[in-house]
Amino acid sequence: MNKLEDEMALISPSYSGAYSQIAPQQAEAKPRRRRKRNKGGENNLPGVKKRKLTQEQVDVLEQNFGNEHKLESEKKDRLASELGLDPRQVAVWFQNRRARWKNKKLEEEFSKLQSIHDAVVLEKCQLESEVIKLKEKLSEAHKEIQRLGERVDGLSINSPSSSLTMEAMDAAAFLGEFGGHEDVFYIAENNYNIHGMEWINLYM
DNA sequence: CCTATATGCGATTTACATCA
DNA sequence: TTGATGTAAATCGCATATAG
Repeated sequence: MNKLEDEMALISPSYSGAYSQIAPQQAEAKPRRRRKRNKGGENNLPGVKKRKLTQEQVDVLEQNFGNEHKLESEKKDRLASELGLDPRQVAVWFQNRRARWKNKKLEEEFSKLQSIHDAVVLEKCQLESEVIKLKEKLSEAHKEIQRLGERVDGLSINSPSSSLTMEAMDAAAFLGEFGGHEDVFYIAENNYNIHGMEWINLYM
């Protein structure tokens, strides 16, 4: 038999309209009262069970939802009579559909943010490993400068080695690449004070 | 303002389908 | 067959808007 007729048998409880007027918001603990099932109440025929909407009904509702997520009462009544449903069912369907849509959007947004987060974490790791490599390079440069400085100190005043001087200058120039790096300047200046200024003055 | 009514939303319950 | 679980439909309580 026609499924739609079966659906017609579903009498949904019409809204009682008993919207008790709004008690002022209870400040803290507001226990949600347990609801008792409205079994065979005045608006509920006994034995009438909840039925899923037919695929055709859902298709039409989906189509309408795609156009407009809100439901004006005119459209609600039109859909209800077109589908053989209680207008309240149409309203409830739209309400639940909006909730599902919102959930889906939130999930999409969450997964977008998650992938952005993952990419940022990866980039952070890469940058950190680059920092480690550069620090190692810097440390090598410091050692090299120190080594060259000691060699210069060891030379006699009348036999300046121009190639050695150039080496030291190169190393210093390398450090220059790290301009603005405070601890680099600090160490470099120390080297100057301890070794550099002396040997530079010697040959100027 | 006050009241009634309609509607929306979040949270929850209920009925039903499906699967192990 | 049955219990666990997922999901759509329905309900409830509250907020807000609007009309009279």
